[in-house]
Amino acid sequence: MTSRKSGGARMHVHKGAWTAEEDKKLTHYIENHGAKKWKTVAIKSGLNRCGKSCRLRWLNYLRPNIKRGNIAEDEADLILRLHKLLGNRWSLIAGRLPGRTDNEIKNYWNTHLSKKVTQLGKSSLPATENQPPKNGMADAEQMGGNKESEEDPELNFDVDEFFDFSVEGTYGTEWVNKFLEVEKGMP
DNA sequence: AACGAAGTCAACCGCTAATTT
DNA sequence: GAAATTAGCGGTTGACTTCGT
Repeated sequence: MTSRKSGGARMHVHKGAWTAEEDKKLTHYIENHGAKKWKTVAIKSGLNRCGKSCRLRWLNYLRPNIKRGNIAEDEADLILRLHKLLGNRWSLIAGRLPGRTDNEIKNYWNTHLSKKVTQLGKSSLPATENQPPKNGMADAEQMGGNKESEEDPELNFDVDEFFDFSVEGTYGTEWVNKFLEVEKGMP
């Protein structure tokens, strides 16, 4: 992979797959200066890349504690449940799966889970439950998202609050139990 | 063994939100 | 308060790999 859209790039910004050397440069720079001001990172690290590209590379691959590949069954199950609740809010879903990135989850969904859901949908569940809108929230938003559940009084549940990362302790395992309890309560 | 189809995944693009000047 | 800049998100693309014939 070199340049995917044969961009004539006047500024000569490098595109395409990252090389080991580029990774090294980026990692080295971020270790010393921190991961902020991506435009500056891109320039000062000596990479002919745009800031966006550097950010993506760091967040998805170079950042410490990244788990790559081998999505376990329980993780997949969690993704399914969260997607049902949140729709295509990948970053939110990723935030609940330590070491996983939004891009990875999005890919995993598109390649594995969406099929699974479609198949399940054909065999058992009603269509509305399995096909979140292509863009935006699935049930959660329709059911209330922020507005809470107006149609389903049993699901008195504020998604945004529930997934508020500023709330202490939400990274632990407790939230999973809480989440599963909420799920049980769903029809 | 060769070929085409289907699947996978890294990376880019466009847009919006948030922050800074 | 307005404009400019930066960060972040989700959708999409296309190269590479695997599978089936």
